[in-house]
Amino acid sequence: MIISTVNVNGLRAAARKEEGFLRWLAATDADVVCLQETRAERAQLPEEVIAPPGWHVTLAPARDKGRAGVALYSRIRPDAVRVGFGVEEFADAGRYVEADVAGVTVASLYLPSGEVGTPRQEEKERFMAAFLPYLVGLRERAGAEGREVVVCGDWNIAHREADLRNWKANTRKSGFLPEERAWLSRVFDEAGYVDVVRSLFPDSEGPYSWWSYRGKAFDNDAGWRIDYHVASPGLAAQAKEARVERAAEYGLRWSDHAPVTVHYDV
Amino acid sequence: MIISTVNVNGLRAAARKEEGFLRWLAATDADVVCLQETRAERAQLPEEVIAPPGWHVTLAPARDKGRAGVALYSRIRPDAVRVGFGVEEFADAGRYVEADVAGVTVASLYLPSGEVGTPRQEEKERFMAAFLPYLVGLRERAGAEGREVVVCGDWNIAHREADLRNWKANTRKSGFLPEERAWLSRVFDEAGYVDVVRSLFPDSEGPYSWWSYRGKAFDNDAGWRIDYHVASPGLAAQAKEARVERAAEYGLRWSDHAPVTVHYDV
DNA sequence: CATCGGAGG
DNA sequence: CCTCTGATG
Repeated sequence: MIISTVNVNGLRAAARKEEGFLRWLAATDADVVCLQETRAERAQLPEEVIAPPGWHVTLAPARDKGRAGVALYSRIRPDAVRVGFGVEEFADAGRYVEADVAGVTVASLYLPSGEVGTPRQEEKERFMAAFLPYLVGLRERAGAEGREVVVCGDWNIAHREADLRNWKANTRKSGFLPEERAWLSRVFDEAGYVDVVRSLFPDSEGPYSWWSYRGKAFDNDAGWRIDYHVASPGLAAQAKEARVERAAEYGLRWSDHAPVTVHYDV
Repeated sequence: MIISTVNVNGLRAAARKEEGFLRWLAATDADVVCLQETRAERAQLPEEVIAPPGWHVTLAPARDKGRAGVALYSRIRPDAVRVGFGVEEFADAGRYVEADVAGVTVASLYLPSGEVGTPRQEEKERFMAAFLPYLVGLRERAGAEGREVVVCGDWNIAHREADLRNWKANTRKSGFLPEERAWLSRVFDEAGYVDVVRSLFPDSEGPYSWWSYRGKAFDNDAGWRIDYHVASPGLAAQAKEARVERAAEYGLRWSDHAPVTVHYDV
């Protein structure tokens, strides 16, 4: 099973572009694609996007127009789809959807992005506090049933110094705060998940998956690795290959994030 | 003296376009150009726009960012420039500027656009009520000094049935309300001004100078004549030629209005 | 169906 | 520096 995740920064804009999302979708070898920041309701999207031939599409837009929104594209029909993770505040926030596909639970997560000293950082903290227990329970249920799990998406946290280009300048910035990094450590150490891409690239800088549109961040590869495959150990052990589909090598840039694609031997 | 007037619908956007305002300005034979809806402050505009070689530029932006704004471009240095027409409410509204150029007072007017049943229609009415006395005084002063006057711009009123394509459907719409048309009649009959383009095209439909961006209004020539040269009779008598520079014949469309250009033998 | 501002990122 | 709203036209 090949799974890809990408924050599209507006699905309408991404699909409008000549060498954009639709071209990428037509060319990808992925079986399941997790999207974040779709920023659109079903009615705002063209037919090619909501019903591309060969794909089963699940949209989980946000309550607020033009905000957040996640989606799942699967070549195999999911056995079940669940929106949200049982916490009222984030039930309709367009931040979490999961599907059971061929015995694997695949989730698309868009964790709030935060800004230090603003209510958006508090929202991010509330999300993290609420989501960790859910992840623990998800793993326990999956383990009990012999099912594998992977939570793909934009976690909006770089875990370690190797996960962003200029870590020193960002130690007080949302996305690389000590408490955020510690929280992500708990996802791995306490909840028992594996950072799949890091496990395949243990000694690399990056590979980054997001570059600010500001300045020459992309040209200078001044990026962040904030898009993850966070998998149960059994699934992570089956990951044989991972790549970040950086624009230069995969056609034009149609988002500020690049797809993160992993081949699992399941 | 050749005078042209055009509502640019955002001077930044108009100047950004390849075949846009700057190309048009470089090609025009006009001596004076009146702009409306510049929607920008000086600091937001590039050098080529605020200081094109050979032009003296007067900007009269609005208090509110991104709203209204008028400007005058003149090849001859104006002897004097006056912003506003002495009424407090509209002093900084970016709706009126006049300049004395080679003995002629040329004004750029952007009359509020209004919408029936909203405060914006009331603002339009207040503007009309305040502006008519000013026009009367302007004519009187000019007449006493043997000076000619022309108030160019977007008056946001079609005067007669021949001045818009679908007049029947618009009798209750702002821009063709009986009271607005009557007010414009008073500008001509009481204040003693002449509708220059109509005087040169007495029996034509149009020529229209604005087409909505909505639908196929432009392709179907479903336009309105709301951009006028409103001149003192002495100057109007010298008008020898008028044209609306409709996009198709003058390069690509860079605004929803087209320049209205008149050759005066002065 | 454009332009612009401002929020969000 | 992008993508979205919503006001304005």
